[in-house]
Amino acid sequence: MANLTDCIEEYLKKLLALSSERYVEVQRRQLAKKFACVPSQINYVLERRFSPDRGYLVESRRGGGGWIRIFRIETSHARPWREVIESLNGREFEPSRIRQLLKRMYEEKIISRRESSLLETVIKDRIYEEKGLSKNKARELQHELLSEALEELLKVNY
Amino acid sequence: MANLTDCIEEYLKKLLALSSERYVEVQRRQLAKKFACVPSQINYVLERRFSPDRGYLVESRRGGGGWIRIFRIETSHARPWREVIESLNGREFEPSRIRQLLKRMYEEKIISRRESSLLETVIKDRIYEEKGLSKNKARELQHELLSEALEELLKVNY
DNA sequence: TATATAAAGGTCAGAGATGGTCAGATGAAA
DNA sequence: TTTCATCTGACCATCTCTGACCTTTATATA
Repeated sequence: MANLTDCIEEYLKKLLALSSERYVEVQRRQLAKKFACVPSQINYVLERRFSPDRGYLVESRRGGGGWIRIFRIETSHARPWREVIESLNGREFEPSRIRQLLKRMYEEKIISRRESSLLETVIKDRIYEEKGLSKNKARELQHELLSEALEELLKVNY
Repeated sequence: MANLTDCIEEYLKKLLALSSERYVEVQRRQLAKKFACVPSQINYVLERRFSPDRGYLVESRRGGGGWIRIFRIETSHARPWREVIESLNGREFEPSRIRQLLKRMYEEKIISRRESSLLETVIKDRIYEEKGLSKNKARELQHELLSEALEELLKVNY
């Protein structure tokens, strides 16, 4: 195998495939020791090869008995929707337009009515105005919060 | 089980689950002896894993025949979650604390896992920092968005 | 009754054990 | 040569565990 990163990736994916759980659990130190590298190399592999984009979710805990868990997550049909919303630029990101999108997501059964109403809350101009934010700042925040929220939804299929 | 704290937590929760009372009673010394650790380790576990945030209440008595009682706090329907969150004042509104509350709401089946994860998005400091908001402003917005979102949930049926 | 002693539990600082981050070195490929 | 991916190491953040010292309560004894 060409390089460490590939080796570690392959190893972890094998573990994941063989595991009866929906995740694998490793210790950073141990894994680094196994591959004779510095611990931070593990973080590099996780970042590059087990990112959400690639369909993985990583959790960890520090301290004595710490661990790293890698989940394989289902990529649902929500992905294209998120991409649409993410790609909207400033002018296009208008609450009324977003509400329309959310409505369609609900109709397509991508999200529930309750989820839709939670997401609509995030794009309510009034809230940001009350806190004295400029229109631009508000738009940016709304955009970011919404993208992030949809991103989270993609992860929660397990 | 990786570490002592987890073991002791698991043990106590098992006791609690099996108990016919609404609390369990233990002795610090005995428990420490059972797990072959110093007594103060027990206090650590209680502090970290049986805090009010996590839905537990701990009482104790010193002296001969002393004891420690751990209660699971029932959710009071007299004080809805929305009100609890709304009533948090500045200092108390900390993302870590809110996350704990959301976790409990999920455990109590008030919200789904997906809804919980949507709501968690709203309290991610990083997003607000990236947009250049002050900590205070961010807190205010988080608080308002969360309250508003929970309010919306009340209005909507599945 | 007043006091001493024993038998609990509480607090806190610090050591130990993990994992995280980031800048920069190194290496591979275009 | 330039650029991008890989890899390292120093430094940081967080969680766990211990031990010394303190407070409270029950009980025995003067």
